[in-house]
Parts: sequence; C-alpha cells; structure tokens
Amino acid sequence: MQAAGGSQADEDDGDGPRRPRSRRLPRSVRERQILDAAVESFAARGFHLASMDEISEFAGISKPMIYAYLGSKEELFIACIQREANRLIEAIGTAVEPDLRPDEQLWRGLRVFFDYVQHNRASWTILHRQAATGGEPFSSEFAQWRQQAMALISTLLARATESAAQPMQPQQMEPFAAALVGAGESLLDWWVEHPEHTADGLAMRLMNLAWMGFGDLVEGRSWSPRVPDQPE
Amino acid sequence: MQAAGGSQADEDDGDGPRRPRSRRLPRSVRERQILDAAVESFAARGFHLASMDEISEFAGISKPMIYAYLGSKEELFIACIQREANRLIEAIGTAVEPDLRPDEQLWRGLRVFFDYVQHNRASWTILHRQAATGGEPFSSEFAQWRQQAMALISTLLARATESAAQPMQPQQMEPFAAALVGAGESLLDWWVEHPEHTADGLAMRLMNLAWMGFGDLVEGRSWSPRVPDQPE
Amino acid sequence: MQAAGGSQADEDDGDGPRRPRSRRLPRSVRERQILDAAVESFAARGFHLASMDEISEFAGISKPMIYAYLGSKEELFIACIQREANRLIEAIGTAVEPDLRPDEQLWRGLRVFFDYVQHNRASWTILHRQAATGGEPFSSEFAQWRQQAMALISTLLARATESAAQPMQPQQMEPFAAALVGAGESLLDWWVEHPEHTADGLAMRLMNLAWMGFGDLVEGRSWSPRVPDQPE
Amino acid sequence: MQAAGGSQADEDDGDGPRRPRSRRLPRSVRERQILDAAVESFAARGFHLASMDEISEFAGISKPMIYAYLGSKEELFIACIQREANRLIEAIGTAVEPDLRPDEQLWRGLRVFFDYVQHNRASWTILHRQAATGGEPFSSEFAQWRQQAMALISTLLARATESAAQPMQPQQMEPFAAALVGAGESLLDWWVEHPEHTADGLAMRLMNLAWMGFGDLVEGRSWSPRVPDQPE
DNA sequence: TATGAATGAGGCTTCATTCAT
DNA sequence: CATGAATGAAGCCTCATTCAT
Repeated sequence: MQAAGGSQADEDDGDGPRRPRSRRLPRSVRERQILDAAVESFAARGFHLASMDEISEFAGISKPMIYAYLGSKEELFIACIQREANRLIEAIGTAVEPDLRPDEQLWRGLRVFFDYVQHNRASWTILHRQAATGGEPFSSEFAQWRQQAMALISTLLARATESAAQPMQPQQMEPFAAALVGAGESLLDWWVEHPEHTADGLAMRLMNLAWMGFGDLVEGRSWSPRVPDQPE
Repeated sequence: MQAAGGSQADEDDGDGPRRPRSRRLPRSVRERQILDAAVESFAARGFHLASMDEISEFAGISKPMIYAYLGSKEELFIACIQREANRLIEAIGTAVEPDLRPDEQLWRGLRVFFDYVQHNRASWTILHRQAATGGEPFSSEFAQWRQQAMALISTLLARATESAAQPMQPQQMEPFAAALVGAGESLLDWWVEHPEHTADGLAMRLMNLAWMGFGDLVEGRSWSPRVPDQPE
Repeated sequence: MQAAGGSQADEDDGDGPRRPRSRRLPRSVRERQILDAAVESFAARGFHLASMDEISEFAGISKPMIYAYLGSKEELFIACIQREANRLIEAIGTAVEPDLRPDEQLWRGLRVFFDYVQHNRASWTILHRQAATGGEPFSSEFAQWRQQAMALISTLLARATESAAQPMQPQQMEPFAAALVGAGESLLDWWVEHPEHTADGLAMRLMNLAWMGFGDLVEGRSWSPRVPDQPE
Repeated sequence: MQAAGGSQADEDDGDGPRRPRSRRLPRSVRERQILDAAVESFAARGFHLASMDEISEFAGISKPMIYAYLGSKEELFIACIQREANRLIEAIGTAVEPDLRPDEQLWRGLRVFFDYVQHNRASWTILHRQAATGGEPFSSEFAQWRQQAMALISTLLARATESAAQPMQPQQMEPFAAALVGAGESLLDWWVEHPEHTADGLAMRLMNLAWMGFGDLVEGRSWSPRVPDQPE
C-alpha cells in the first residue's frame, strides 16, 4: 500500500518512554504522512469510526499537528477525497492518448482503471464508498469527483461516435457513461469475491459489454417491448 | 415517503406537559412505526449520524420501546436492511412472470426496479449506500442482500440464453449481472440530478444497453484489442 | 434450592403467544414465589445487578404484581433480608435447648448454623454479603439482624460463665461474640474453596477454637506483651 | 481520610464560568488523585451507586481523564482494590519482623492491622465489603487479595508451632487463619459502634483469643461432644 | 515546531416504575 | 386479579478539539 510512508521507525525500541518520532520534517512530508494514514483509516473504518487519535498514531504525528496542517476531521476527509480523486483521474487521463482510435482509448482507460483500483484499494474505497455516505459537506465533494469522472468517460464515448452517421455531444452520452461507470464499480465489488480473475480480464469483459451494446445503439439497432403494457 | 406515518402532529404545542401520543398500540404496529422512522433517519443521515433520540421522536415513541422491540442500534439497522431488501426483492420477483419471454421478463424487472426506487428513495438509499459502509456486521447483511439480487438477475440472464447456440448457467452470468446491477444503480444516481427523465425511459435505456450488448456476446460477436500493447 | 417454587409449568408449550402462568393464586403463595425468586436473584447478582424484570420472570409473575404485593425494589430487598434473617435465627434458636450444658448449646448452635448455610447458600449470601453493602436503608436492616445474632451468641457465651468464678453479663460478651461470628463467617467463605470438609468438621474446629480460647480467658489465663513497646 | 487531598475548594463560588482547577499536572499525580477520590466514593456508596461523574468531580478532574488514565469503571475499581490491598499487606508485612518471637510477630501484625484500619476506613471498606460483592471480575480480585492476607497469617501461625511437639505447615493453618481473619474483621465492624475501645485494646483482645485457643489446640487440649447426638 | 494534558458535549443503553386494559 | 405497553431519568463511555509548555 502506498499509504503510511515508511520513513518513521516501525519498531518500538522500548528503551524510551515513547518512540521519539522523527522530528523537524518539512511540512509537505508531514502532510503526506497524515494523508496516507487518514486514507487508510477512513477506508478501513469509515469516516465516523476512524478516530483522530487513531489517525495521529498511525501517522506517527501528534494530534495538534494534524489540526495545524489539515484542519478539522471534516477537512481532513475532504482533503483525502480530493487527493485520491486527482490521482485516479490523472492516472486514467494519462493513459488515454487522444491520438489513438476511440476504442483503443476506452480500452486503455478501463485497463488503467482496473489496474489502479487493484493496487490502491484504500483509495478506491474512499472514492467509491465512504465519500458517498454521510451527507454534506461530503456529498458535494463526491458529486464533484463524480462529475469529473463522468466528463472523462462521456468525452471518450462521444469521440467514438464521431465517425458515425450521427455524431453525438458528450452531454448526450452522460447516461451511458453513468451506466458504464456503475457497471465498472459493480464489477470491482464482484471482483473482491472472485479474485481469480485478472484486471485485464475484467476490463476486457466490460469493454465488450460496453462497446458492443453501445455500438448497436449508435447504429440504430435497439430493443423495444412488443406491446406497450401500460399505456397509462 | 410512505414511512413514518404522518398522522401525529409534528410540532409540540407546548401548553401541556407532553402531547399524549396515541397510546397502547399492539406490538406489531409499533414495530412498523419504528422501522419506518429508522429507515428514514438512517437513509437521510447515515448510520452514525442518525441518533436513537431522533428516531424515537420521529417514530412517536420513547427510546426504551425501541430497545425492547428491536434491540440495539445495530440490530435496528440490520432489521431495516432486511425489511427493505425483502420488499424490493419481492416486488421484482412478483413482476417477473416465468411464462413470459426472457426479454419481457428482464424488461418488467427493470421497470419495477426503477419504479420502486422512485417511490421508495429512503429504502433504496439504505440498500445502496448505507448498508455497504460501516464494516461488520453490516457488510454481511449487505453481502447477503446483494447475493439475492444477483441471483435473481443471473437467472434472468441465463434464461435468455436458453434458445441460443450455447445456453449458459446462471453462475456464468454473474459478472454480467453484476455489471447490469451496477449500471442500474449508477443510472439511478444520475437520475437524481436529471429528474426530467421517467422511470420507464431509464428502464428502456438500460434494457437496450444490456440486451444488445449482451446479445452480441451471446452470439459470439466481440471486441478485442488489435495489438497486444503490453507484451511485458 | 428452596427458592423458585415449582408449581408453574416449566416448559413453553409454544402454541399460545405466552405461557399462561398459573392464575388466581392466593396472595400468600404469590408472595412466597416472589420472595424466593428475589432471594435467588439478589444473592446471585447483588442488589443493583438484579433487575425487577429478571425477578418477575424468575418468579413467573408480572412486574406490577410485585409492586402491588411487596412494594419497591428496596422494600422487596428488605423483605428478603428479614425473612432470611428470621429463618436463620429461628433455626438456631430452636436447636439451642436451654436445658443442655452450655457447651452443648454452643455446639448445637454452631452445627445448625453450618448446616443451614450449607443448604441455604442464597439465604446466607443475602445476609452475609449483600445486606452489608449499599448503604441506607439496608445498613439499618443489616445492623438489626446482626444485633439479633449477636444477642443470641452473647447469651450463649454468658451462660457458659455462670458456673465460673466471675459470671459475666451478655453485654460483656459482645466482642467475643462478634469475633466468634466473624470467625464462623470467614470459615464459611473458606469452605467454599475447600468443599472436602464437612459441616460438622468445621463446626467442631470452630467450637474448639472458641471454647478453648474462651475458656482460658474466663479462667484468667491470658497473653500479654513482654515489653510495652509504645508507652505513648 | 487521607484520600482526596483537600486543597481544592469544595464549593463552586459560581461567579466564574468554572474554577480553573490546578492544571497540567503530570500523569502520576493525576492518577493518585483519581484513585483517592475513587476509593472514597466506592467505599461510601458502593460500586454501583458511585458514579463516574461524582468521582471525577471529587477528584477535581474531568471524566475523560479518568478513562484515559485508569480505564473503565470496572478497571478503576479493580485498581482501587489492588492499591489498597498492597498498602495494607505491605503495612503489616513491614511490622512483622522475622527475628522476633512468634507471638510478638502476631501481636505486632494485629496492632498494625487495627491501627491501619482505624486510619484508613475507606480503604478497609473497599477491601472488606465492596470488593466481595458484585461478582466477576471483582471476585477474582477479591480472592487474590484474600489469598495474600491468608498466606501471611498462615505463615505467622505456622511459625508459632515451630518449637512445639508437632510443627505444622502453613497450609494446615489455613482454616485457623481464616477464622482469625474473620474474627478480626468482625471485631472491626463491632468497633464502629463501640468507638470507646482503642485499637490496641482490640488487638489485645483478639490476640488473647487467638493465642490461647490456638495454643491449646497445638498442645493437644481439645473439646469434643460427650455423646454423638446424631445416630441417624 | 511539537506534544502531553485536558475537557464539553453528546450518544447508546438500561432500569425502576406506572398506566390502561 | 393480572399484565403488556410505556416512559423519565440517569449512567457509562468516547470523541473532536484546544491549551500550555
């Protein structure tokens, strides 16, 4: 796990009354330590069950420092959400090179996504589970990151229609993007209990489901009920 | 919302020492009142922020009765999850008549699903958001309900392949079912901010995405990357 | 155990919603049932940990009846103390026949005492342990029963000096009586972890210790420090 | 009582928002303050009636500190028992110098015992009354301290038989030790209502009772019933 | 900079007791 | 007579947050 930076000594030497955590580190390092610890705690126990005591101990830093550097518990949590959202968005954004064919772009995005989550479980838990629960002010933060993710996917999908009969705007793609994102998330949950599958395998499966169904739609093939059974 | 029956006055008039809430009701009625109130509270504020005080006040009953009838806060929450899960599963199960064509079955299931959620927001929030967070013992409860939902969908999908060249087992359908469920959930979230769409409209959109993409897969059409881009 | 009278059915038949405890019993019977249950509960868990719910369930009687018959929890506990104190005092008093030789009287008293406690652990626990703790109003009740016990023993001891050079008044015997009672109590506690001893064996041991030491004192043999080491 | 140092004002003057109790004391000092207050409270009101609020107020410290330093109410109570038991045992152990004659040793032990209790009523109440009631986990703690006390006395008594015809093992002395301890305890209770006696006077009385009766036994003089009165 | 010491506030839970049937 | 239903009051415990060193 990339959290819990390893610079502080991991073992209690036991001779002093208390492990004398490495002192006088520059602010940026401290902040990273804190955020790493916080992400782990929040992911593992949820916002309410994670205690500032626990986080401070986990980070190897006293509580007042956390307050000094990152503010209240709420602010700390928001900082976590933001950092992790940026990481993920950036990872995917980097993988998607605009020069490639649309399907290649989507494919790479999915692969990176599954790969990222596989190696950053805590990060993903924060974004997927914890940020969504708990009402304001987290909802806003969550909505914002969701927005970014959706915009990314929508753009990808819209780009795929550029050569079709009727090119579409990213905004029209939103519900499909939403469906795709949800399908991906759900597949990830399912993955937890079926770890025999590889990240690439899952990405491929999702790619197929999305690309084929989506392709049909774009090209006008669709399903409709035989008989309208509730004209109402 | 249908929960928390609205007959009792919501404001204290303040002239008497205490408004004598309808008294001496049989246990079953009280239990329903309590569960209704609890579902609303848990959905609105999350498990930790919902307080037993609030729930008891909302239910029009004193706290000790909650403990007497439904047990601890944890047990109360679990009771909520179970009741709501059963409701939803049952609603969908009822709509899916086995005599219909497979696509009709799926279509009806989706329609009822979107319809149910539209009219039972709190119920859905519990199942979708709150139950998933918070670790044990809620995870188990959540996993269980997830299991039921997935089994239902998997069966539906498998049934749709019966007349295909290679009929498939429900278990093989699981990842697709997971993807479908996730897509539905995500679409519902998206709906919240786009309420101009109807339940049927969304159901139709999802049906198309699923049925077409799924159909392609069943019939052997698939997408694959041109060049293995990470020989590694 | 003499508590928890066995008249009510012990098994749930399960067809009715609730076991219909035998109804319409005369008051005296109900009171005995309640006291039996209360003694057991108080002895087993102490005054504070014993709950009225528990007692009522144990007695097979609903709580309001307990309040109707025996008053508050405090009053109930006091009733227990009194009943058990009377039982014990009476048992000993009956055994001590004034016609016998003084040593025989004491001997019989001790034997009955140990025997009673052996067969009425709960009763003794109430008198020995629970009544002494918890402050007013139990202290008074405890003091009163202590008083009776001490008077009984003091009289016995005084009677033993009647034929000595200097016959003594019961009141002068009090500290010796106190010591004897305490020795007995302590021996009982010790017995719990050494159950291989018999009631008679313990009674004999105590009798010896008391009678010999006491006899020496009465006859003027005594111990005194060689050198007063704190003239002060 | 020496517990709960009396320096802080006992009454709220009410003009300020809160009297600023002496702040920032080192942990060890606070722990002592807390234990002192707890011993007083537990002794005066019993475990269940003593409230953490009361103790914290009495100790001049806020509740969370109690929990931080001494743990839960149960743990706090156990800490009290242990501290007081150690104090008493140590006091007696110090007084009993192994070079003295056995009777002198016992005599000194008794004197210190009565003296200690006279000046540490609360401490003794904890050990004698409160620790014995309330079931686990206090019973274990109580049993343990009882064990230590008994071992001390048994050793003293055994040592007294070293020069007799048949020297005895400490373990054989246990019932006598138990009786002696009980006699002492009971005498102390009696003392409460007869404060005109001095600690030395009581110690002497008990010493006589024990030493003489005990001496008789060691030397083979004993009492036995004339006629077996239970042919049964 | 860095932290041990400290606390106000609030939540969960239980219990003795009473009312209405 | 008998009880299921109901509640006010109070207790334990924890936590986010700050102060003084």
